[in-house]
Amino acid sequence: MTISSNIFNTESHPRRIDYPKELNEAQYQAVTTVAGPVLVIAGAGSGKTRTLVYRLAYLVEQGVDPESILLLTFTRKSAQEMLTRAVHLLNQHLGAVTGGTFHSVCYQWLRQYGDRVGYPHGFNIMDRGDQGDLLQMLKERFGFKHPAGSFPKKDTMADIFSAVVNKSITLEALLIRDYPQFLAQRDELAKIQMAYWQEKRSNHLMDYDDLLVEGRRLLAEHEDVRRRLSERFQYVMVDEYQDTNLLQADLVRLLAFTHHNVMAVGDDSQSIYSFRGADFRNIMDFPRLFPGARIIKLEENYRSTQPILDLANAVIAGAREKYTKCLFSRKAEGDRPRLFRTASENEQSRLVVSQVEDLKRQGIPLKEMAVLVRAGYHSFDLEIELTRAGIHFVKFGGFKFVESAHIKDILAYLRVLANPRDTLSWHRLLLLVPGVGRQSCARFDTQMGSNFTIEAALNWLRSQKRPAQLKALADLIDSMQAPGKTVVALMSQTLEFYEPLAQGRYDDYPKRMKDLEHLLAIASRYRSLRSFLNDLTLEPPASAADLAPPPQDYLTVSTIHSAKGLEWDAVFVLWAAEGRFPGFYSQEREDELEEERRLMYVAITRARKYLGVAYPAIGYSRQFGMTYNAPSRFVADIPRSLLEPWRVEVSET
DNA sequence: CGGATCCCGGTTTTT
DNA sequence: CCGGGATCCG
Repeated sequence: MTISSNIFNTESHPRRIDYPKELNEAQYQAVTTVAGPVLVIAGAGSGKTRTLVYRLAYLVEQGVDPESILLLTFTRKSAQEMLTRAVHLLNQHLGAVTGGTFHSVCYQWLRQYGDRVGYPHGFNIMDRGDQGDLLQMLKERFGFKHPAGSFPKKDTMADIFSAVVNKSITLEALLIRDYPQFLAQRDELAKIQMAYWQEKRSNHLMDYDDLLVEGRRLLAEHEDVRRRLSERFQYVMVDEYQDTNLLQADLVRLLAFTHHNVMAVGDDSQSIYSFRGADFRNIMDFPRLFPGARIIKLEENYRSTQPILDLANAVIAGAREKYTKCLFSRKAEGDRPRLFRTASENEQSRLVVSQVEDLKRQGIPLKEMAVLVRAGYHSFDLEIELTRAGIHFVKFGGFKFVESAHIKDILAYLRVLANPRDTLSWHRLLLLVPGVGRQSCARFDTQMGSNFTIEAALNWLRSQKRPAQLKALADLIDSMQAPGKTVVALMSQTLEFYEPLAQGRYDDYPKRMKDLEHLLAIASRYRSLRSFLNDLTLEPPASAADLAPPPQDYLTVSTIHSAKGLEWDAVFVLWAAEGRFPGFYSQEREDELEEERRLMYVAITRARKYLGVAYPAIGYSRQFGMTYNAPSRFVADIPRSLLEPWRVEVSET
């Protein structure tokens, strides 16, 4: 995506930046080394973003055309933020820098050159739920039947096929390593995998992984495209390199083949996306991929107090792999991090509430505090207590708004319009009509065959006698395809049709309709239907705050994954108990346990001044009933001088 | 077609 | 114990 920096109107003068004065030595080197490959190993809080921002500014000052800069980041938002900061730094409009995730950048190229890789009519992007639906459909089509538990479920299948792509290994190798229990089904799985590929192509659909695979194919197999893009993007910067996989590294290598001007920035001890095929060792491979790479380390931490860093260093020192750096800070003074042991989960929640209220009284705004959890559901109880206490909060990560049924329903109407071959969305629409089930869907499929047009679909709908509502659906779609309708117009039309259906379907339908109105507001920002749909899949709203205007001051509640790259004055880490963090599931495998440890490290290093780690001594699990929880091994053996055990009285409510 | 019932399993993180 | 999935029956 092109990100815009068009916020300057001024006659004000571009500022002269005193680079040596505003940066430390290592940062200065990283900013001013613009030719050839550079690897920056940037510890947590070491000014990594600052370095990228100054480098952007420096390049422009040196006369580099902003259009020739490509900034690959973990989210589109962080690319946008960096650009905005560079603009303020320069006090000068910056022009069109291309920035965003690997997925969104590949999407952009594939939209332009789709015909080269066999998608001449464009494509819709499938989300995780769509992948599951399609796989389920194929499994049924093949008629594979197995006793429960002996064949992967649709979500597991999606995981397996995605892992094969992102880890660049064969199905067989993956099954042996991660799913030995399904090894006996490898032939059936391979069949489904093959059918899945074919089905996506004939339906003009791509999943997330296809964006990377086809993007790489585009560069690898089409010399003219590779050359054109490489010559356009003379300066490539990759943020969070420790969380890229082989596929992404290869994309960078291909893209930079004419100039090798690549800067990769990352931290091996913060690699937390191995489930997506990332391997922290990849960062060490960068010099092999780009011979002659200059390596620069940023080790001074500007974020946290020394006591917080001491704890972070102690946690990561327990890792089996020895990482490359040791952080230090000049902020020697500060409170010792505390380890809170509470009786129950609810007491943990009330503890957080009272601590947050205390800090607020000390003058720290809610916006400077965060509660971090390993998994989205770990904060459910806390969310109830926060609401009860009247503390505004916004939750990031975990459950995805766009994946809830009512959103997917509404989008299905728009999706068939954008891509009539999208069978999955057709099925969804049909199943929404009362009286339509699997049988009708099957008849629809047979009738349509490979001749997929809106006209053909309308004819089928109108030829059906039974549910009269099928005709109404046909009329809706027919009128939607009239030329010149805006995205909002299409969506409000859909909403009107959908409302009665939702009413009969969902008990909480008023709430759901409210969500859809927020979605309507988002739709109003788009001119093209396809980019609306694909943006929503590619960069789904991270929280309710991205939909409705957030309260002016709010506490952040977030998964650790979604907190990557962010920082707050005060941070609380919840559920630091064996079985939860690390979870039971990761306790048998060394590599997974190591990743959990890095995750704890990431959580701790988000804090500037105050850090509280909490765990409930008694937990309740569906599986085991009441359990006694030991503190997480990552914090259990830390000396009291680094992590202070702390008891507080928490009043009953 | 869709509601009722039974059985099994049980890890999360995101583009 | 809850939810997803498969199966059965009206």
